[in-house]
Formats: sequence, structure tokens, C-alpha cells
Amino acid sequence: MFRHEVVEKAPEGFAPRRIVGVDVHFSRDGATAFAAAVRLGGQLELEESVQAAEPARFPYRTGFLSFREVPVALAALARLAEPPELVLVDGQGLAHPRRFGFACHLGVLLDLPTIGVAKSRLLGRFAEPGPAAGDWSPLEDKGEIVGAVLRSKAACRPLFVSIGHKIDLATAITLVQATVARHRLPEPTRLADHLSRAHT
DNA sequence: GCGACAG
DNA sequence: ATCTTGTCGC
Repeated sequence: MFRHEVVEKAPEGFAPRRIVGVDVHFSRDGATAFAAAVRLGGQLELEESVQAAEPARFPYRTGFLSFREVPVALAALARLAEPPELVLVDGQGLAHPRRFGFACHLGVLLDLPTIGVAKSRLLGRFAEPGPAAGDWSPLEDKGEIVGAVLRSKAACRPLFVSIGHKIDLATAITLVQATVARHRLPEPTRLADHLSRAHT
């Protein structure tokens, strides 16, 4: 039976090889949505990239990002030749007012492990993480740990990592940091960001 | 009422 | 998300 409920646990022996990053951008008038999905190999090399574009069908509203970005993101992901084992999403997962951000939405719809990797905070309180790459502190909202504030690179603003679906926070943090190369953003999301911008 | 507010 | 000028650093 179908239940749109986030699963906060990774599959047994989870060690994803096909890691995909997705990102969405909009035309300057906000009327057209562009999505890009990139699949990386074990050495974080680009193995496949796909794109999609379609009219935006929902305005941006804080807390309702999914309604604007999910459709075009799904369209791009559907074009991948190889199915993802893990998807990194540009936005929040559990760290959301209704505990169901963009990353959760995509994860449940695709029935795949997803992680939300946001560049800024939507909600939650946190202590500034330590200065070294990999340092992190919990993101707490209403008495719950909803994510982690991760210093992906020294001397950079931290990332806001939260689980999307079929994963746990500790694994999510490890996998995000493992896909960070020379930049603040992990390679999957960073390359998807580049490609979706290039589409315009 | 006031401030905060993924992309 | 998008628009901006300059600035710093590899």
C-alpha cells in the first residue's frame, strides 16, 4: 500500500555507487523551469547528465518549494539511463515545517534514498560548527534533531544537511562529505547546478 | 504584532 | 530563484 511517509533508515549495507545530483533554476521572469540531473562515478567523475525544461506551474512560497520544483526535477530524473541509488537534492529534507521538504518529496515519489543539501537555513537552531571540513552540529527544531549544519570546507559557510528518504542522518552526513571535492557544495549538486544554469 | 523565510 | 559591483584568491 502506498504511504507517503519518510523512512529514516538506510537499506542494509547501503553503499551507493550511482549517486545523482539534481538542481532546478528558473528563467529570469520565473515562468520557465530548468532542471538538470547528473550521475557521478566512484571517483566523482561525471558519467551522465540529463536536462528538462517546462513552464513553471506554481509560485515560490516559503515551505512550498516542492510544488514548484518537483515536476521538472522528476522530468529530468526520468531521462537518466541508469537508475540512481542515491539522489542529492538542492534544498531541505526533514528540516522543514511539516518535516517534508523537497528532498523528502522526491525520495518518496521515486522510492529512492535522498538527501537534502541546502545552502541556507529554513528553520531550526544550531551552534556554529567547528572550523574544519567535516565538522558539524545538530540542527534542532521543536525539540527534534531535523538535520545537521555541516562545514563541508574550511573557511566556508556550512551546508544544511537533512535526510530526504530511506537514509539516516549520520549516513547522510558521511555521504555528503564524501562527495565534496574542491568546493563547498558536494559534486553531484554542484555539477547539476552548473548544468541547469547552462541550459538557459 | 514582529521577524523569519529552502529556491 | 534573480539582480547587482567590487574584491580576494587560486
